[in-house]
Amino acid sequence: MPVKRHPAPATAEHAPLQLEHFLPYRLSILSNTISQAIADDYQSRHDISMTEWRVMAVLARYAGLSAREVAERTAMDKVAVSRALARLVEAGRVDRAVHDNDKRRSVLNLSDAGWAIHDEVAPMARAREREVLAKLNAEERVWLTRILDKLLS
Amino acid sequence: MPVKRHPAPATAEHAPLQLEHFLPYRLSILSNTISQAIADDYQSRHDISMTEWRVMAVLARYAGLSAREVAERTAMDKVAVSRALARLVEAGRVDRAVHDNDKRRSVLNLSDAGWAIHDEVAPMARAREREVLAKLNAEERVWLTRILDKLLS
DNA sequence: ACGTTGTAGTTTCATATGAAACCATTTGCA
DNA sequence: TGCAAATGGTTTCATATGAAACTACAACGT
Repeated sequence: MPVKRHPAPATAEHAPLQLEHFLPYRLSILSNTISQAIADDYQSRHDISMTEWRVMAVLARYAGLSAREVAERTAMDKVAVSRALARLVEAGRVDRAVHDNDKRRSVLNLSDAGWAIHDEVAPMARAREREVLAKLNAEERVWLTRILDKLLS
Repeated sequence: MPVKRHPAPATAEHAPLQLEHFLPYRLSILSNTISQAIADDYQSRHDISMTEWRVMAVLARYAGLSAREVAERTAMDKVAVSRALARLVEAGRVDRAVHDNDKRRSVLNLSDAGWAIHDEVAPMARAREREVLAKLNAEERVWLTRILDKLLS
């Protein structure tokens, strides 16, 4: 057996995860890096948390959702959504009405001020996405889309 | 202009992000889903947080790291690492010594108890990874690896 | 040797988070 | 109709988190 080298590898009998090749680990690093870059963009201009931005992005895409539907679309829990909405409504970025046929439900929409922020942030988010995708060639981008479709299904 | 349909799409002049095709959003959902599945596995058997598991996994792979090096490897901040280590040392899962030539540094290693947990959890984590990869064929798996290599570089 | 600057790690403090309890309303059904 | 169960949403409470301040030690120049 050779003499142990400096950054000592853990003993072989334990079979540690090779994190640098472990899919969940790599996905986590990649995802956090990208999301944080986008968050830095909008946090430097507006006082918006990541959860608030996600809610706004969903409401931009789907007008009139209820809070529960926002939670589904964002994959956030309903408490987080409730709090994000409280802040957004308070700040005048989201309008909240009560559903006609069900007084429990809210009917949520971006206000004009909310849209103004959205229209400034969305292009920055798209620019970040382009930056990431620029590291790939056309063929790789097609495969990535296909692979994500399958993994998310 | 046609009459508006039920789940009203937001007005076109605002160009909302199409989240279902937006890379950062899709990566975030995928990564969180996988990490949470693994966390459910070890949390059901041991009282370990996600940050604690990440520290353990890194120490399994690289014995004798300092806290700062753990922070680098896990992409966690040093406060989170410091606290995770405090709990792990307290619970007897990690041994902490002082570096010979630099008394500021810790020299961190999994204890026997830590290794026992590692050796139980690591195979479960690998099984989850296999579950995910099972959705892909061999060609797609090769592309995924190549694409992640490029995106993470 | 001595003071300045840098680094490892912890503590403090203010904020964010999630589970569970809660309130109001609606639904299902006797 | 009336009442139990379910649902949308908020509040409470205990815990997690990160930025900044802090302590201890090391490195460097004088």
